[in-house]
Amino acid sequence: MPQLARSRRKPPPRRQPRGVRTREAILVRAVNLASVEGLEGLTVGRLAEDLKMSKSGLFAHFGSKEGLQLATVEAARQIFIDQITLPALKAPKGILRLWNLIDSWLGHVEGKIYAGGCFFTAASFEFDDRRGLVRDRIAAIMREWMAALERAVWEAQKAGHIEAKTNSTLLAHEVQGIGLGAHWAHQLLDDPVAYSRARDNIRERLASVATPSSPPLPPMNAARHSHTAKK
Amino acid sequence: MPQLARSRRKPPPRRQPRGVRTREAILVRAVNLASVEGLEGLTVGRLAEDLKMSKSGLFAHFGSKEGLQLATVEAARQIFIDQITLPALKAPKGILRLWNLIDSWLGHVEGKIYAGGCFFTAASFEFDDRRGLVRDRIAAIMREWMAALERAVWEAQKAGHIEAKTNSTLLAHEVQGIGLGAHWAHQLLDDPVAYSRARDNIRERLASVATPSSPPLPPMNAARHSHTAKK
DNA sequence: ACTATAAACGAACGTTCGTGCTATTTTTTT
DNA sequence: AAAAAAATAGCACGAACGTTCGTTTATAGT
Repeated sequence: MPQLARSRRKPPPRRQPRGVRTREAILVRAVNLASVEGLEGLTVGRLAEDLKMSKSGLFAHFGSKEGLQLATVEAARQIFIDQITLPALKAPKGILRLWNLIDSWLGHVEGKIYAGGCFFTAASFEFDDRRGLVRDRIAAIMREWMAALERAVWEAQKAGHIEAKTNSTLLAHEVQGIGLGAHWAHQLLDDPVAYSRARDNIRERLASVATPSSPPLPPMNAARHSHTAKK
Repeated sequence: MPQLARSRRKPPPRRQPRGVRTREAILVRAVNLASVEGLEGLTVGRLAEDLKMSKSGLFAHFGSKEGLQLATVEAARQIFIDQITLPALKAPKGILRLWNLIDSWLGHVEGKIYAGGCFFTAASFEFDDRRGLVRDRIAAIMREWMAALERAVWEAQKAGHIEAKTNSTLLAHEVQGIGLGAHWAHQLLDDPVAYSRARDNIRERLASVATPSSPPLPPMNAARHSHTAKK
């Protein structure tokens, strides 16, 4: 049965149904819009206008504003995983993977993949004192992220790259904090060296807890010392 | 002229005119509300209802929503200075004053003076990718704060408490970042030890750059290890 | 080709938003 | 106590909010 074999190797190229396609297009735009205006400032009317759709047609995909927000958070999570977490995990377990995690997060925000900084950083501080499904989901995703960081520290210790006596939870939170500070300084204070400073800071900190057998961290990337002001 | 002399020593106790009193009452409530709902979520109607006033009566004090936001930011700045900056400056120049600055900031957020964490932290991330007078004012106030931190580091170096070779800007940003991380972990992740961990972290970091002649930092305050969950 | 279903539309709902007006009440000054 | 000034209330507006409805258009299965 050659035909069946051929169709197995090349599965039906039937593109996805229309609904899924527009839904995805909506969410791409929604993630970007929300990173600037916030998840609450993301309004159905504005989004529909941007996409040249009717409010009702768009709305029907999500059933409620909360549904739209939840779907947007989920889409942002996928982007975050695809562009930050997974690429960083390509490095072998150890201090380099830890470095890659935080470095690719900084690169992600720095590279202005979204118009308004990191989606989850903005969402974190927008929903940190509310309650409901949206906040819970954001918090859960950020716990995933922190767990990945802590795990990377722990693996680096197990690989003998970082001293065993180092408090891994504390180090993970410190690194995360420095990243948040860089986002803050860049985004609010228009500090052009915020990210390179954060990288220097983290490199220095990791070096101070690294063992002699640890591989060296990548050197400072001069190209990243962007002195371009924000606007 | 004993009468004049007496009136000099005891200036007229005439209480402030009604307008400024209600204006102040409005702003007290506004700062609290905005720390939870955000400066944009702070609406005239909601605020008036809370204070049992008419929308228009309240509105007349500020002329516009932006006026209300700017006044709220200014009120929050005054609280920030009174409750954080000024008390910390009572310590003599040096590493203790630096510690006091960051410690009283952490205590401020931790102590839930506002319902929703630190006003300026929330405002920072809400307005960091907008433009206008409100954003500019928030950024300016946060630059004041960072300048105070950097100055404290520098003074501590001049006092011989911190090694001269230490990069003061970098250290100030690191400390600020750790504080932001603690706010984030506590407020979003409901991490009950976020603040005590941040204190440990900062204490350790300062110790690592302190000279032998530096006075010791205050020991860990057990009472602050609150394990009370958020809700 | 016909039909069942899915997707998008247009209009309207009630609410709340910020913001003007014009009275009316309250406070301050004379 | 009267007059002037300041502060607040009442009402209305246009716009935008999230949401629902019935209808029309596009797609998919037979």
